Amino acid sequence: MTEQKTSTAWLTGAGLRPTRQRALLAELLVGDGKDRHVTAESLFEAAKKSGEQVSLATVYNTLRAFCNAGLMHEITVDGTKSYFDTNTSEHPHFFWEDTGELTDASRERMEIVNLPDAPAEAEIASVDVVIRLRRT
Amino acid sequence: MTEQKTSTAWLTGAGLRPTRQRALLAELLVGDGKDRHVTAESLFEAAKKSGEQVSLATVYNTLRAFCNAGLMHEITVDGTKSYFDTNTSEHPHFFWEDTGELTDASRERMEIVNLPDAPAEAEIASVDVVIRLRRT
DNA sequence: TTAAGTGCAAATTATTTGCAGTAAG
DNA sequence: CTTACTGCAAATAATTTGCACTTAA
Repeated sequence: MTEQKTSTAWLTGAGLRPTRQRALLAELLVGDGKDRHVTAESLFEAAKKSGEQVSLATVYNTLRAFCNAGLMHEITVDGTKSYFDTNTSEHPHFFWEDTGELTDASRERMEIVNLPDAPAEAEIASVDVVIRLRRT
Repeated sequence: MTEQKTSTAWLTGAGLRPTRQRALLAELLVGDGKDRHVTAESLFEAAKKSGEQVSLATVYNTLRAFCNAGLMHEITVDGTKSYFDTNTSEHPHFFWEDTGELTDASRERMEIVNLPDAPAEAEIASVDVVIRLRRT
């Protein structure tokens, strides 16, 4: 129930109504405090496995709502699907080319030296680093 | 005609048959020696503007063929569409969030320090760096 | 001549949307 | 109560594919 409270607070703290389906998804995403990388489909599967019922459209809409509220970040690596990360700080990712899995590469203290300056009339919104991995 | 020859050599050098439509697309892509970033749609538009006729499906198939032959690189930034780069060396890109335009950020000598090591049983295939720009 | 390439139109895949019904404040 | 949320099913959008036809070698 501590967990229940935490994930509900995660929702309300961002001004989102804690509906039954959002509470479920939030619990699956941040219930244990670990960072998580999901696709709409993978989260939908996890929800189904939990027994509760949510529609796929709602999973999509909810992930989008979480992103808009700043609770998650969308990551583009694959072209065919979107990934969503519960860790909203800027950090590099590993993308496993064979399985399509996305994981954090954040523990190291990576740094980019001589990052190109933003062109005039523009500023850097974010820097995405994706390390593509090939299983050996 | 030097240009014509060059883009044809670009094709044959990779073992691709220089058909009329491929020669046209190759010419649009590498005819002037400059690096280019296109989407299937943008290249299709450019082809139409040139007067010659090519189908959109062929543009898609051709871009895929060029990638498989190692002549171009596919870049994923947007989620909704694929970008193709004639510069196949690893280099960072600017992604203009407002226009969806992709440009090179390669002139600077950027470097990544302390790049996370690849996990065991994996090796790094490539490192993608995308600098997202917001117009000021 | 013959295997590779092309062009439609139909199929796929990921995602969004309209709208009627449901539930949270 | 009343406005946001949910869930379908239909709509979109980018890309791929099946297959008859064409063309480079």
